[in-house]
Amino acid sequence: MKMQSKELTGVREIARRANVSIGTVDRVIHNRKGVSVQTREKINAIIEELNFQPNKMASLLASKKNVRLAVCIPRTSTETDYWKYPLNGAMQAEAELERFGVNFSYFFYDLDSEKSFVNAGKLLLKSGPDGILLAPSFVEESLLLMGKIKKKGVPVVFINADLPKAESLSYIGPELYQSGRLAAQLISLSAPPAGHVLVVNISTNFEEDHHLKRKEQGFRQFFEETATAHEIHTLHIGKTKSNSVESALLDVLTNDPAIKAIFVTNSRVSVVAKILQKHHRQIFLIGYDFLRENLHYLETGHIACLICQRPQEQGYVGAMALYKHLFKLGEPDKTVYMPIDIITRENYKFYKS
Amino acid sequence: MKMQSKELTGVREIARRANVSIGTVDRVIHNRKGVSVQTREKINAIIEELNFQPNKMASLLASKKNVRLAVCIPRTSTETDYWKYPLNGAMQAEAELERFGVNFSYFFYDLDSEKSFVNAGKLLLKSGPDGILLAPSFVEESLLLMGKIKKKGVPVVFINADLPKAESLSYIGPELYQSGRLAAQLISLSAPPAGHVLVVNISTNFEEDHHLKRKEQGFRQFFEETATAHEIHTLHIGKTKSNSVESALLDVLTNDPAIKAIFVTNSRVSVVAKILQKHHRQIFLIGYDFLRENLHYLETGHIACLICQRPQEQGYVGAMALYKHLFKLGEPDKTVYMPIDIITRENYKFYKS
DNA sequence: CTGAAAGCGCTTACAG
DNA sequence: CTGAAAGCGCTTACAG
Repeated sequence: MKMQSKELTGVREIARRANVSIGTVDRVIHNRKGVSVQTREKINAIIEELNFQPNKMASLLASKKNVRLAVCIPRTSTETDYWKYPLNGAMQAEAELERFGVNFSYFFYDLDSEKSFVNAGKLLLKSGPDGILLAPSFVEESLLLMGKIKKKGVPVVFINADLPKAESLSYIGPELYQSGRLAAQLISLSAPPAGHVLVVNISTNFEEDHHLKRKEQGFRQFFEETATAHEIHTLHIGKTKSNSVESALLDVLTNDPAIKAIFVTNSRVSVVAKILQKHHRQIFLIGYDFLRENLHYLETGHIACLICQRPQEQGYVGAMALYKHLFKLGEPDKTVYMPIDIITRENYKFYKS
Repeated sequence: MKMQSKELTGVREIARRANVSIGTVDRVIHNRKGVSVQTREKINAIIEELNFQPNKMASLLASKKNVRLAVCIPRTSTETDYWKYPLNGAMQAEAELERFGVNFSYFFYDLDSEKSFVNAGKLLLKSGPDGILLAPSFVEESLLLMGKIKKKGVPVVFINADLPKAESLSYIGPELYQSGRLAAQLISLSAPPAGHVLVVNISTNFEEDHHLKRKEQGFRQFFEETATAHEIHTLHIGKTKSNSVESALLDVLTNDPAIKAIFVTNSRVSVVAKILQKHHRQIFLIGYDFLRENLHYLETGHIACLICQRPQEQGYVGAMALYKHLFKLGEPDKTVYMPIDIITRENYKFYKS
């Protein structure tokens, strides 16, 4: 490690060249007012010429800026531990950013309660954050919240689901249609050519329904384009309890024994796997998400593969995008689609969600 | 953004409590000598008690430390653009770390020339780096180089291939055996049950041969364990020219028309795809790496899927590991295996290698 | 073995 | 509109 050569650089050098004090240079750099147009232009010219980049570390140190990020996502529930991954990602960012004066607060809500979402939003607003990482699980409530946030001018990054109507800094998450197409391709590669295919949507939540249908669209579109002979059924199950699913599923499978592949459009695929296992059905099963339950059936072979869109990375990248924006280190893309990963028994051990 | 509350903290507070100067505190923090055991212990106790974490930004600023990282990897060749990805990853790290006083130098060598590797190593050593990111493509030459590096006590991170005999800070790259298993699983899921399988190793390089064989081991082991009936042939091609490959491949395919799937054990899979396309063969083809040529045949359907181990991330993570080590921000794991990604026509557009 | 002072490259009041 | 000074939390010579 060697020391830097010692020439005049930075604000000091700019000040010298412009014949002003470093205070004035600072004002120009940060576009603060109270500088004559003349000097401002002169200084800006020098900044251009020197291709000056302020030393972020020094400015952070001097300003003692403390940035507060609010993370608002669903609570990890007993039903699914999906949300622990985005949380982990955010906490990983927290650990890295602590030393740069970034503090995180967390606001959790229940996925089955709009009220809890509204409440979390209230607390979040009251905490007065400088940036917000939000999973907008309820559309109406989220739009209301975004209206209030907008007045304060606080930047928001969405993860997991987008809200195109709202003005966000960025959306970081899946592109649903394409992941449905991928599921279809995997089935088309692996399932017997003449077999029928069953799409299973398991959801009690209106918003989620909407997402599942988007995946199903991609799924069906793939088969239409490739003109393979698969007949596709859809089964909607509005209850998530295991035995409700069981009877509905068995009905369909009994009615059409030609069904050779099942696509479960969300992370509930382990429920279906359990039923197939119980009834010794050999069916190519594919679903979503790197969850403990799902991995179990991946291991036993009842789930052939899982599609996963890096929930942890969503949390991490989302938090980092806010940090970079607030510290003027760079602007994120408006939309960042996560890679669509395929997880099987032979690669899940190396996967880092 | 709000200002931090103003209490005495940091070295100043420790000095006050220990009744010493901050200079002495600094000596203890960095384990420099010239401090009596007494005061050292006293200060350490206070550091413990306060759970003191030095402000990295301040220390970076004050020390004006400039860290120089050397990146030594193969040149991107006309034959394959694989190495542009690790390079991109390193350059991404470079962009992020510039502001923290980290400088990168690059040393490229030719994959078909041990001499160029040795030469790159010499230049690297002469440049006197503080950390080294190395792709140790030639084992003997790499061991020699590591011997010299060791004397200087400079930390090295390997990417792409490990060199277990050498002492490195970390290895970041693929686990070959498991990726072979995954290839086998994908074939076993998709190819006709009774079909034969062909493994194609295309390589002119002794070291690479070794790696390809490791993949083949995993590949064969999978089939042995799952006891499927596939008969497996292996074709070694010691030349990489397209027409050498063509005649050898066609021979095998003509001799055994039952071959329904081909596993190319490296990124040369596009060469095979081209031949299959030319001769209108419908064979399930799988290979390695997110390269332009390969993506072309993925798009046309002649390659079913590609296995990819995030070369860009290897470069990025490797460089960041060195940075974190040198700035005492954390130690990397000794071995970091990359996820084994599956790329198909339906997900490659969202892939970020 | 230890301390006092200067300085890293910025920002922040405060004074004019 | 502008400048001079103090300070962010460390590190680095230098003096003793």
